Order: sequence, then C-alpha cells, then structure tokens
Amino acid sequence: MGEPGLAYAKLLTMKRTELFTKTSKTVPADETALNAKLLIRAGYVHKEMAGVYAYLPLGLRVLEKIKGIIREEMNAIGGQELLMTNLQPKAVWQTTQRWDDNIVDIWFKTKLQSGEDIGLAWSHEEPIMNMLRDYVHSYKDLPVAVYQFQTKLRNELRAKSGIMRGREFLMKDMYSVHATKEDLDDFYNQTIEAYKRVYDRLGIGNLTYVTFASGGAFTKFSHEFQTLCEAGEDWLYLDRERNIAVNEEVLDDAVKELGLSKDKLEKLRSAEVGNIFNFGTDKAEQMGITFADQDNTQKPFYYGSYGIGVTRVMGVIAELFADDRGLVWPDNIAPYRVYLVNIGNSPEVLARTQAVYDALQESGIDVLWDDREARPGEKFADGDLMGIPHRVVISEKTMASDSLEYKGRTDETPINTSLEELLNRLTA
RNA sequence: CGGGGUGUGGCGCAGUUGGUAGCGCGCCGCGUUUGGGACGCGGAGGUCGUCCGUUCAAGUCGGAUCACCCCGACCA
Repeated sequence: MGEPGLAYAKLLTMKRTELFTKTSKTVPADETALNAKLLIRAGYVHKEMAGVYAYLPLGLRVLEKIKGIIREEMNAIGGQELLMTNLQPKAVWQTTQRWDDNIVDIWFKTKLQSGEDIGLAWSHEEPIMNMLRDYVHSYKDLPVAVYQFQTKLRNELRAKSGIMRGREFLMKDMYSVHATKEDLDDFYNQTIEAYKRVYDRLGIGNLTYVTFASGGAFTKFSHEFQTLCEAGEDWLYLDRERNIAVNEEVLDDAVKELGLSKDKLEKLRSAEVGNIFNFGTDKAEQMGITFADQDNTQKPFYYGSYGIGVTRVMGVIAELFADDRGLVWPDNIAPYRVYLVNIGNSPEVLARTQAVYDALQESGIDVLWDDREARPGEKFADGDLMGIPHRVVISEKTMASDSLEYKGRTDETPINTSLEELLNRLTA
C-alpha cells in the first residue's frame, strides 16, 4: 500500500505565493459550526449557499487523500470503482416506490426539455441495481462489489453543521450483490473490517464505534459507524465493557435483543461517518432482478449497501482535532505534510530553503513553502491555522548552526535537527 | 415546516430624535521593519439585500419579498 494520494500530492507541491487562496483573521458571521469557520478562514472551502460548499485547492487535497485511503481499502476487499450519473430516470425509482415525495422527501427533481421527469441523485441504490441487471446474469458472475465517489444532492429542510451536513456532499457508496445470504453476510463483515481500517488510517479509529441502528429491511439492525464528536447530531449509548454501541433510535430494541443493561450505558454525542445496510433480497425482488442459479432457477440477488460520507468525515476530523490556533490534520490526510518557512530573504537563506524544498519533494513528501515576504509570526500563524502537521524553519540562526528547525503542529517548542534526520522522521 | 434572529465596501462591525455613510482588518503605492498575525505616510473601493410606500428628504419609518444563521421536527 503506497502513500495515499501520493501521485496527486506530488503534482501539486507548491509555494505559498502561487496559492490563490488566502487566510482570514475574521470568519463570516453566518457560520457557527467550528469546522466551517476554520475551513473557511484557512481557505479550504468556499460557501456557495446554505449547505453547499465549494472545495478549494487545499480542501480538495484533503478530500483526495481521504478518497485515496478509502479507495485502497475498498479495492483490497474486491471493490471495483465506477462512476454513476447524477441525472436519474424516474422509472428506476418507481419500481421501489421511492420516486414518491411522500416516501423520499429530500428529492431534487427537474424535467428534460421534453417534459420528462428526472431526479438528481440523492442515492444510487436503485440505479446501481438497475445497471447490474445488464451484466450479472448467472451465479458464475457473483459476487460483485462496485463503488464510487459521487456527489449526492439532498433537499434537506435545514442545512447545518458546516460541511458535516450539506445539501450537496461527497459520498463513497459501495454496493454488493451475492447469490447467497452466507456470501452477503461474509462480505458485509469484511466491509466492517475494511471500514475500521479506513477510520484507523484517518486517525479517528479510537473514537469510532460500530453502532447498532435502525434500517435494514432484511435485518433487525443496520450498522452505523459513529464517531464521538460534540458537533455530531446523533446520540450514542455505549457499553464500554462489552464495546457495544447503540444509536438512540433503536435503544429499547437493542437493549432487549443484545441483553444490555441500560444503566451501564454512557450517553454520548456522535456523528455518523458511515452506514451499511443488508437489504437481503428485498431490493432485487421489488425491481425484478434475478440471476440463474446452478439449478437453472431464477433467483433474486442478495444486496448490500455501504456508505461513507467523505465530506462529512472531513468535517468531523476538522472539528475533533482543532485547537485554539486552528486546524490540526492527521499526517495521512493533511493537504501538505510540511509547512516550510524561510525567515529573512537573504540569498543564502533562500538557497537553503529551496534545497530543503527540493529534498523533501524528492523524498515524496508534499510541502507547502511559505515564500511570502511576510514576518515570521504571520507565517507561523498561517501554518498553524491551516493545520499542516510538520513545520520546518530556515533562518540565519539555523544556517549558523548548520541545522533545521522542526516543530510538529501540536508540539510546544521546536527542536533543531538535520535534513537527514528530518527526512528519516517523515518517511519512517 | 413551526419559533427566534440578522442583512451597511472582500471580511468583521458602527451609524443618535430621518438631513445624503464611517471604523478595524484586508487591498494598492512609497518608506522603515523581519523569530508568533509590525509601523508611518498616501490611496482605491459602498445606488446600505430587493421592491413598493410615507416624507421636502430614508441606511434609519411602514409593508412585501429574498437570503442567511440559531433552536425544534426530519435526515447519511
């Protein structure tokens, strides 16, 4: 497994004077969510309207790195990446009654010039199934798991919480079809493990719980991945001893079914960063999609659906790790890993900084060089606000001792180091 | 969708009993600065969300409308 998003990161390693976005000392008055405040101040996102955010170069790099991690883990369990469409035909959704606004109340709908109704994708469950109909006809073709990173459009009554709940957001959604219940159950469990690896690599594994939730038409519970976070919108009931978490919405049922003791449960705020469903054969039956089994009878697929809110998880991470100076990105998903600062503009300092910049790039480390003619305090404050995990300073002082100054984003004080030690530290 | 609030240069704000818009940050120019968001001097930038009305006169008063935020309900 390579460095996530490395090829992408390498391309865009750059100097601060080339970055068109700016940081801001003030935050728009209409934002209250911490994630949105910091992401806007640091130049990661731009708000278009309520619940709709554009991702600027820094924000896009974070998204791409998160996607890189998810992609590796989905590929590792056999997922095949594809890209569905945002325009969806009405007929596909009518097969499951879900075109009806009384059943799905967050549809954005529009019309073609011919007058034909079309929907804008709020989910791809039905269209994916419908697409698979054309390619999967036999038990020999099964199982199949496909996934995508796609924009979902949901006409929420009220957008809130910055990028944690928008009307337009990026989701990784995977779908699997199987010939048997056992095969689906097995893949479902593999996906749980893959998701755990994703959240571990995103730096929130120790705060993220597989949680019993409502959902599954086929199973009693669906599983959510809930990350403990004060800015979240869900309530989690946690049995720490047994490591079982339950969403408030199924609390009573779960206590009964799982033999939990209500007074042992801790009530905690959490954000849903993933959700997986076992649909059984319901969806295939409704849509009339079947495959030929070994005995040449037509049977409906077993169907599972697995989502991760990519932009939401970015917002959760921003919320969780931020401190009074700004964002704090885990190393894996920071837009750049190193914030390189030259203090002073003498030819010697600039030449040395350029050499360090080149050496970092050659080692595959993405670096943002703050080459502005700004005072040190301003550069430090910006690197902190942006949440870049490693800071390297070159100045007359470091030149005199033939060293570099290094400070981790959350470290109290800097240390002196050599270029070799720095590269070892960052490539370890 | 119910309740509450806010709209004034790019951002944050002030604007008195109605009298024709101002401050901070940022931006442009010149100079002095350079280890935690420097300082001086000189500038640019606003039909005050929109529309209608009251008035000699509206950022200010009245009405409508749009947008945004918060709480609730709903939801990945």
